[in-house]
Formats: sequence, structure tokens, C-alpha cells
Amino acid sequence: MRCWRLSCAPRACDLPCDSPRSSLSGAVMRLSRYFLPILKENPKEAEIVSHRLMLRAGMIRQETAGIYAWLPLGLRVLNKVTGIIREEQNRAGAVELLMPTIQPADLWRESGRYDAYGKEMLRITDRHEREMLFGPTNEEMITEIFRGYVRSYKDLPLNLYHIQWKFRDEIRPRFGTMRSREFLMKDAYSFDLDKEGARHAYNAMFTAYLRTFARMGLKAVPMKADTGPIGGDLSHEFIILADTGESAVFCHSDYLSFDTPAADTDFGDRAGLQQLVDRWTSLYAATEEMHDEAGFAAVPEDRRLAARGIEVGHIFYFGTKYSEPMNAVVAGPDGQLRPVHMGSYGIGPSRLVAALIEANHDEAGIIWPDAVAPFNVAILDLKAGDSATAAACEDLYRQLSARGLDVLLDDRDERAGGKFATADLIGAPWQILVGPKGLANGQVELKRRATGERELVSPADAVARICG
RNA sequence: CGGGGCAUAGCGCAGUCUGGUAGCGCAUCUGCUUUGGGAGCAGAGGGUCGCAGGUUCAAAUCCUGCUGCCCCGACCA
Repeated sequence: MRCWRLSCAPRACDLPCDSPRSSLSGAVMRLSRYFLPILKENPKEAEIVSHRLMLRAGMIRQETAGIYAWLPLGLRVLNKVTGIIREEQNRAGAVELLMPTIQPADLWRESGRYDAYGKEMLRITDRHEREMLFGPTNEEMITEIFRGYVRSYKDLPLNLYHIQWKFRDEIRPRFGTMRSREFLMKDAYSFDLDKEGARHAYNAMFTAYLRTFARMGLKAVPMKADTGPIGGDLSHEFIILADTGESAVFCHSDYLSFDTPAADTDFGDRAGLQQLVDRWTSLYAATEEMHDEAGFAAVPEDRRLAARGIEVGHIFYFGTKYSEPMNAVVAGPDGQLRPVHMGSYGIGPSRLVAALIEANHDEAGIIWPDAVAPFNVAILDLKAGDSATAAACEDLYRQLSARGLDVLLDDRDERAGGKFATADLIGAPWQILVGPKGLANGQVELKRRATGERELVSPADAVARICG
């Protein structure tokens, strides 16, 4: 069984590992001392814009087909993305753990998937000739963990997740981290006594996903997905619309104006969540594979949206598919043992990073949504070596850092044009241009990357404007 | 896995057809000038031409085999 495509992330730390929050204690993130290997020219192997820009902006480096090293800038974005995912998973009641990348083959023999999975699974033999594999997903392992401890319905419901690297030996990896072989995935697994409980768990994840993508500045539309042998209506792909999307999608355009579920949503309110999910599944939305011409034709003509989309999440109820063969059972109130009903819920952070770029860029480079920007603000010292601009830049840096923002100071001995180009390429939402002429009048130039708007303001106003 | 293509300096490329001592642009280093949208001049460093065989007086160039990467397709619960 195959799930969400997505990709890779940093290990479990609650804050971005290289977060410049340490700047509070004095260190300044100077571009002259950073590692940002940007490329002026387009790498020939990169076809789609996100791949091209990730390479050009020094976010990733390909090590071999479908396998990438994440360079400092890319890692920052990945950490921002996983940070948001983590917060929303926790908010919805899921509990984080961390399972290994390498799994024993025997576990997969229990579910029957060791033979069923095929060549996509990377099989490994250790020094004792034991059969191992690099995990493409974790249903078996989480089920094994669950059955090792949980005995009673009183311990349900339970939803465990981790954010871990996966490997699927794709026939043809492509599009950079959009379709890589090694990829980071957040995969959550829910355990409930019955299908009704599982539906609630499903609804909670559904809601969490809407919030997760919205916080990243993305419009994600849940679309009905193939439920495979289980049947029913409990599988959705979360698709973001992008011209360069991999697949054709069809939906009612009203979805794009639906409100995001509130931060204080009560995830224990079964009826409330059901209502929310019902609303978000009330209109037509389907990917190519599930597309139904008649259903789409019933949508008012001016609301029919046919577009391209990128799958960034997938949620799935699969009942007792694993709990039964693997004997993950709990005692119900009546004392009877029964296999638990499970679901799994995936998001691919490493794919999301690419998807975010597909949805947010222009000719000059990336335009990061604030929530996932590697740096919120880039301060450009337009005259390196000038003590006045340097002092003004550092002062701005400290003020912005103190407000919790991630700031990059371009103090390189470069011409202004090169700094502008770099700043536009790496896509910090805000740029502050500090030059000697403006400074003589007590002014700096504040530029919004997304719109290109600029205005001359005092340094204090720049800070206020950004933090305001 | 089928089809196509590529492999020459860190990046992008020319040179290969027609064999004759390795080139260009960018990047890097030095100096001078320049300094608000990827600067100019002068100089310098950097390449077992993917690997292995073969042909030849001589191979980046021709032949054979291999490897890697890219694109299209199939694949992507």
C-alpha cells in the first residue's frame, strides 16, 4: 500500500535546529559567514521551477538520482514546515514519537506486504544476513508498537505520529524533492475501537490538515481519493493548485474561499468536527483518477474549476487491515478482544517545500510565505565597509531578532545589484535596504518581496511595519 | 523497464562530423578603477575531456564495453 508521496525532515527537535534565536545572545547571521551557495545560471537538469530555484538558491544539492542533501537555507524551510505540521498535529491530539528508518523484513511478512511491495522497497541485508529494509512507510511498525503495550479500550483513542525519512525506490525520480526517492514524511496512525471512533480520528486529522496548509499560505483542497480494497468514503488527498502541478484536478471553486478551521477548534467535539468535514466535502472535488464528468457537470458552470494540482497530503482509513493479521487487539467494555480500527495520515514536508515554491515565485526567484520563510527579513548593507550603514544594519538586526524574527544580514563586499538579486532569489518576505544616502536622511528602504512595493521609512518605522 | 539524450574547469557551454599539445562565458584569486538592480580593465590559478579496453605515429574526437545523470512514457495504495 502506498501513501503520501512527500518527503523528508529534520529530526525531532521542537525548534528549528539552526534557528538564529541564538541571536538573542549576540550572534548575528551574516551572509559573509553563512553557507549559501547560490547559482547565477540555471542548472541544466532542473526542468520545473521549484527544482531550479531550490538549486539556484542553494537549498539542496543532489547526491544521486532522487536523493538530496539539504543545505542550510533549505533546511531552514524544511524546519519551518515541520514545525507547523508538528504544532497542528499536537493541537489535534496526536502524539509524536520517532521510529527508525531501517525495519526488519519479518515485520512486513506479518502483514503480507514484504512480498507484495515490489521493487519500490529498498531491501538490505545486514552482516548476519538478516533481511532488513529501508522503510517506505510505517504501518507495520506502529502496529507492532501498539500491540506491545495497549490492551484496553480505555487507552483509546490514540494517534501516534512521527516525522522521519522514508525511501521508495521510484522507477524514475524527478522534479527535485517533489518526487524524490528519499523523502521526509510526517505519518500519523490512529487507533480506535470501532469505525465510528476511527471516523472521528479521521475528521480530526482532516481538520488539522486544513489548518496546516492554510498556515503555510496554501490553498489546499481535499479531494476524494481511491480507497482501495477498503471502500467507503474515508480517503482524501489534499491538493494545492499550481500551474505546474503533476495531475489534473477538478473542483468547485467555492472551496478556495472557505474559512480555515479556527485555532481553538474543539477536537473532542465529534459532531462539530463532522459538521466541518461535511462542509469541506460537500462540493465537487476530484483528481483525474476519481473524476466524474457527470458530477462535475452538476457544478454551476461559473464555479467549475479545472486546474493542475500537487498532492501534499493524504489521509486514509483502512480499518483492520493491519491490526487483524498482526493481532493488534484490545478488550472492549464487554471484555471481548477485537482488532483496532486504524487510519494513517501523511504529509510530505520535503515535497511541500517544492510545492510551496511552485505556488510562490516569480522570474526573480522565490517568494516565501511568511510562515515558512527561511529568513523573515533580509537586511542589505548596500555599502559594506561603511561604519554608518553597518551600525544601522546591526541595530535593525538586533531589534528584529529580539521580536523573534529570523533575520539575515547581507554584509558581503558585493555590489548593490548582486545583493538585490540574491535577496530576491532566496525570497525573504521583507527586505530592508540600508544605504549611505538614505541613512544620511535617517531613512532606509523597506521592500516587500511579494509585491515589490518599497517605501522610505525610518529604521524604527521599518521595524514597526514588519512586526506590526 | 521501453524510447531518446547527455557526460570537456565549481556552473553553463564550444571543440567531436573531418584525429594533430584544452577553449569561451560566469565563478574563484591579485591589483587598479567603480559603487542603489548580477561593474570595467589588467593579470593569475584551476581539467587523468565519466570509466575501461581497442585502432593509430598521434584520440576529447574513431571503435567496443561499462557507469552515471537527464528527458518522454509506463509507474506514483
